[in-house]
Amino acid sequence: MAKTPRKEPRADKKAMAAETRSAILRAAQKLFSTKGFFDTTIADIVDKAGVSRGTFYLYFKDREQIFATLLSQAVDEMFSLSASRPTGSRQTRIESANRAYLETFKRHRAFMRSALQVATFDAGVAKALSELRGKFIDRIRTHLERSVARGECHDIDPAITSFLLVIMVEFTAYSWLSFGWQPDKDDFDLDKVVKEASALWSRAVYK
Amino acid sequence: MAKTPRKEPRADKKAMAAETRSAILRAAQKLFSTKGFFDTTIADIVDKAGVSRGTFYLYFKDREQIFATLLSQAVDEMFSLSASRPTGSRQTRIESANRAYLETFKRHRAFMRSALQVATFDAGVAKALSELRGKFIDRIRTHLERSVARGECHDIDPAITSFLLVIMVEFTAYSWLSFGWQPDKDDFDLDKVVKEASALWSRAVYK
Amino acid sequence: MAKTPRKEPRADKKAMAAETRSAILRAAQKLFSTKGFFDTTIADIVDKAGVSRGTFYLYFKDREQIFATLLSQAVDEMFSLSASRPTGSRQTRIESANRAYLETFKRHRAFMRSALQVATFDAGVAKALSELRGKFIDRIRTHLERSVARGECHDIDPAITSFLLVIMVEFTAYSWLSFGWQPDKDDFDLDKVVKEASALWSRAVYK
Amino acid sequence: MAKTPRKEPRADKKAMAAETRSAILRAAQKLFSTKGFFDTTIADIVDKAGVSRGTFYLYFKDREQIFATLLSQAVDEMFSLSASRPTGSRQTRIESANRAYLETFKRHRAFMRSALQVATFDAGVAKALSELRGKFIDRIRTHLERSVARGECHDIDPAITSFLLVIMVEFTAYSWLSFGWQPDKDDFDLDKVVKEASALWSRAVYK
DNA sequence: CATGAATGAGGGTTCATTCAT
DNA sequence: TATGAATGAACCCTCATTCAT
Repeated sequence: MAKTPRKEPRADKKAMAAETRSAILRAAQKLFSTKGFFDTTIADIVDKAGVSRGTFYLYFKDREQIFATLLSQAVDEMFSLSASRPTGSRQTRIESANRAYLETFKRHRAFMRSALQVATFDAGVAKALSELRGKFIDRIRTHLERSVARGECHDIDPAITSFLLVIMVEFTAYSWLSFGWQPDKDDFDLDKVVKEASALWSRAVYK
Repeated sequence: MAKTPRKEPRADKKAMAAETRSAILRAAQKLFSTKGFFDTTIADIVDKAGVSRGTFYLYFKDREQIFATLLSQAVDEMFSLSASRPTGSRQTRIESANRAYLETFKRHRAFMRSALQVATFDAGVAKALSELRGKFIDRIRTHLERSVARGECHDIDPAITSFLLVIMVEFTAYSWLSFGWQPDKDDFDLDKVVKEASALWSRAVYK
Repeated sequence: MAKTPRKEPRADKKAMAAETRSAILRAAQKLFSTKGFFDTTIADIVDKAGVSRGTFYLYFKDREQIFATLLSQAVDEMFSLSASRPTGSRQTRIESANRAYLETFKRHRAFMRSALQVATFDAGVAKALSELRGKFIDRIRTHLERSVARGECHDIDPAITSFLLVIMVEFTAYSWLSFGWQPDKDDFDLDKVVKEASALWSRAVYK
Repeated sequence: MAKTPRKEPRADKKAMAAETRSAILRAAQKLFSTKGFFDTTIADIVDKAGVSRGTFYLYFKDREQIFATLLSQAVDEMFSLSASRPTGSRQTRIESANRAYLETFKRHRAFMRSALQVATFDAGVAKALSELRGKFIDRIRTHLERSVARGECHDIDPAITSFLLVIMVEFTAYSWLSFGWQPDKDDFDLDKVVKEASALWSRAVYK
């Protein structure tokens, strides 16, 4: 019943399949980033990928699942990129971690916009984002616990403080970079925000 | 012939209409709070309100609009309640403002969950939340500018710092109270979070 | 969004609704009878009923449910019609019961064809048919038990015998009237079949 | 480069092909018996058979055709097994024929369930079952015609009576063994049913 | 002979919205 | 004002079948 020509066939079926899958992923990623999750239909995705409706379901169960796949890629990159062990003074290290985070986020900001949309109603995606956040929080928390033990800090609760600081930077990123939800756009540039947030962080925690 | 029963007729038609409208609003508010925005249909709302489908459209254009109406009520309460002018030391004032905010948010947390959902794709609702946030930011900013002028602060950018601090408290509220997106639930109780956030805030800003 | 004219509106909405529902039922009944269950789509039904796709779902959950509704009507009629208490000799009474059954079945034979189709895979419909059969079986069984007690019968097991006799007549009806699954069509006419089956029945049971 | 593994190669290609075909048949037979016809997809069959989708179409045109193939095997066995010429008294011979039929049916009951499903809408399968039934009917009919000629019988129409008796036993088998469509399960065991049906049959026909 | 990626027709279902009464 | 039956666009998803390798 197939009347229209199909994709250029290849010798290697596996490679062909991988390419199709990745074409669908690329199409979905672009659409989620430009139109958001809700306005992206499966029809949109397969049109853009140049494959048929049925092909989508060969690789993904539904829209949520392809989204989760894309998200886990983004999340992996976000964590690994910001994991570079910086050197220098404490202040420099804090700054460079925050800068790495915000820069990485900025590259993904359109997609992260969708991610927050989906996280508000899909438990799986919420969990993925929670876990990413959790990794950052844990890293900070461990660090704070050590500093506290060394007597370098004010009297803080490392669990709550690490949560507060991570939330501050993360949702600054969402609000400012993904949604434009801040007043006075012009006051904000990445360098200034990184500096201000890092200084705040440093004074809040260390003696 | 017994007609299908309608609402109890009143002397004052206006009052009756107002009551119908308010029944719809109450039903919607409950549903948005329990099921979230996406899973609440207009059919659900009119069923719960005990009015007919058509009646909904007499008072509201669509689901977004009734949501916006409810949101503006919540937003008004959130701003006015946290506006109580506290007395006492600076630290006490910061704490009592943060406590007022988080307590008010907590009362609305189920509805605010929906509010964040909607804000991720509806410009009108996003704007309403932005404006609420803007009021808080402005209040802090003005305050910081005065304190800076008085030389009481570290070297901060009041625009960015006020944004960072408001975001920190606001999204702590969403993440923790509305979505349960934090690790180690047991470490968190309202008093501890208020204290920790306020101390952080104070040290970050004031000399 | 409704652009095309809708059904002629009526003063009495209830009556209008009942009429729509019944139009859908009539359309479905005709289609199931002519095309069978599998080849009848919901699109077919609403087209034939002259209503829109959505209207179907206002009255019925799915194809199985509308089928079950139609079946229960047919089943009711089949049982009540064959329930007429006949008078006359035993042989006459047996014949008239069998004739009533086969004549009623014949009127419904096209629909019963679908009923057997559906019963082979839908538990609900299978149960409905089973219950109808059960009523016939019970009636015969009770009768046989009394006759056995009076010593009028051969040595029979009323439970199994009543089952065998009912199955014989019922599936003669399906095979012959609904499906045409018998050889030598010309040997069969209703009168002959009724006489033969009744005589067989009588000799098999009574001394 | 390691190719994807294929079926164990054989000296004799024909044998290999026959084995593939038979693997598909076996898989299909199991699936039809467990899940019924409608819930068995071609994907299920090839998965279970361990062959690729395309291979199915090398051997069978569609699901109906593979089903018909399996059915003709079952039908052959059912007729030949019940064809054993029994000796002994008339009553013994009737009983042993009925017992052979019901026992054979019982072994195939899961598959016969599917057979009835398919027969309700597929003319080919309906015909195959009709022909099997026709053979039984013809056998009985011929026998009855001879008995009538010999004056051993009541005044019966051999064509109709043979049909009635075959239908009775056949659909007792479907209803009871394949579908469980009888009340009072506990009253039924194969021995009792065989005895009761045979006695009924005997009294109904012979003087 | 065997493969399996790709196809797309074909069906299903929901729900915001209208409009005659 | 209030009603609620009717609408139909907009989605979703499955699965038999093909065909280049």
